Amino acid sequence: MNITSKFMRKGELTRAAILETALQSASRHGLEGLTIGLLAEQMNMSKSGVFAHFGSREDLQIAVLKLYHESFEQEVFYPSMKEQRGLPRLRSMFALWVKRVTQEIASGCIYISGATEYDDRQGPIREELVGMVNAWQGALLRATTQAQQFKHLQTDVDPEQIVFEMYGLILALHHDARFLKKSGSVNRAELGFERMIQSYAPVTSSV
Amino acid sequence: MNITSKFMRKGELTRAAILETALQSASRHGLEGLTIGLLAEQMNMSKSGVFAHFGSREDLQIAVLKLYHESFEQEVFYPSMKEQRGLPRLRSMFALWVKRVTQEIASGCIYISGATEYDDRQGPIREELVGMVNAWQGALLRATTQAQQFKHLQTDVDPEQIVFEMYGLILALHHDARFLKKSGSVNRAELGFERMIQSYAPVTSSV
DNA sequence: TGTTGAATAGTACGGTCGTTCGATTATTTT
DNA sequence: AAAATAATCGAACGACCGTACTATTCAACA
Repeated sequence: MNITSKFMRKGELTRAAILETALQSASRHGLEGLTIGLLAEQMNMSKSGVFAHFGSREDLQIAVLKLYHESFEQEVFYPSMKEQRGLPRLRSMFALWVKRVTQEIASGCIYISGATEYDDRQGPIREELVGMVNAWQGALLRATTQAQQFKHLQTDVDPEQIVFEMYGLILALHHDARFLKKSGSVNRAELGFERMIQSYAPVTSSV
Repeated sequence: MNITSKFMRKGELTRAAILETALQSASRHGLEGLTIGLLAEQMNMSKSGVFAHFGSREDLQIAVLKLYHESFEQEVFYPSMKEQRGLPRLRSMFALWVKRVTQEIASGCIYISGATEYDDRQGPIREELVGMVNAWQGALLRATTQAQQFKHLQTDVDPEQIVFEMYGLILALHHDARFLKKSGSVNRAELGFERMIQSYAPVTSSV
C-alpha cells in the first residue's frame, strides 16, 4: 500500500512519511506509547517540525489509527469480499486475519493493544477505535449470518456466538505468540477454527 | 483477603494500604499507568512518603503484581484444587476464572492488560508477569491432562489446544465486555466452553 | 517518660512530555 | 528572478515523572 506520490507537495509527502513511521512505533509501543519526541528523532526532524503536521498529539494518534484501519481493510476485508458469500467468505476472513496477526507477532496489533489501552479511557481516540472494531465484528457477523442462510452453518446458533469465539481464537493467538513467545499458536488458532466450524456444521441426516 | 493485622508495625500497615490502592490503580490504568504522584494523592501522603516504602517504582510494580497473583490464586486456583481431579476440576477452574474476570469488567485484569503492555518490553516486570501467566496455563494444562487420563476428554487431542481455546474465551470475554461494553459476553464465554468440552468429549460407542 | 529509630514531609534535580511562538529556511507560484 | 507561501527549526514554557537528599514528626521500646 503506497500513500505517497510525486505529485504531492513536500508537506504532504513528509506528513505521509511521518505517519508511516508513527504507525510502526504505535504498533510496537501502543498508541499511548507514541511520542512526538521519539518520532522526531526517527525522522531526523525537530519536534516542532513533526508537530506542525498535526494539530495535536491526539490528531496524530487518530491519523495513525485510520491508516492502520485502511491497511487492515486492504489486507483482510476487501480480498475476502471477493470470495463467494457464506462459509467460503467467512473462512477467508479468518484465514487472512490469522495471516495478518501472524505478521503482527513481531510488530504488534493496534486493535488488540488499543483495546486494553482504551478500555477505561474516554475521548475521540476510544470512539474511533471502538467504531473500527465494531465495524470489523459487524462484517464478521454478516458473513456468519449469510453462512447460516446458505445452510453452511446451523441456523439455530446465535451468530454473535460464532464471532465471539473467532475473536477469542485471534486474541489467544496474539497473546500466546507475541507475549508468551510460544510457537505453534498459529496452528492452534486454525485448528480451533476448524473444530468450531465443524461443531456448528448442519447435521447431515444419515438416510 | 486481608493482608493487614493490628500486630503489624505502622510502616508495614501503610505499606499494605498503599499496595491495595496501587492494585486498584494498576487494574484500571495498567501497570505502566501506575504513578507515585497519583498514588500519593489518593493516599493523602507526600510523594516521598509513598516512595520510601519501595526502593523504586519498579519494585512497587512488582509488589503489586505479586499481590494480584496472590488474590488470583486465592480466588480461582486454590478453590478449584478442592474439586476432584479431571473434568470437574477443569470446569471449576474455568467457572471461577470467568467469575473473577466478570468482576474485573469494571476494574480491569492485570494479566490481560499486562500482556499487551509488556509484550515488547524486557526486564524484571515482564519476567514476573510471564512467569505468573505460564504458571496458570501450566495448572490448566495439568488439569486438562488429568481429564484425559480419566477419559473425561478425548485422549488424542493436544491438551495445549484446549488450554489455548479456554484462554481465548476469557480474552474475548474481557475484550467484548470491558472494551466494547457488550452485554451477554459472560454467557458466550460459558457457552463456548460447554461446546468445546462437548466436542472434545470421548466418543461413546453406541452398542 | 525520655530516648531512639522508624515514618513521613519538604524541597530540589534532571528528564521527558505536549505545545506555543517567532525566526529561518525551502519550496512553490507569479 | 522576485514575491508569496509553505515547511522546518530553535528555544522556551509549564506540567509531570522518578529519585535523592535533609529535616521533621511520630511511634516504639527501655
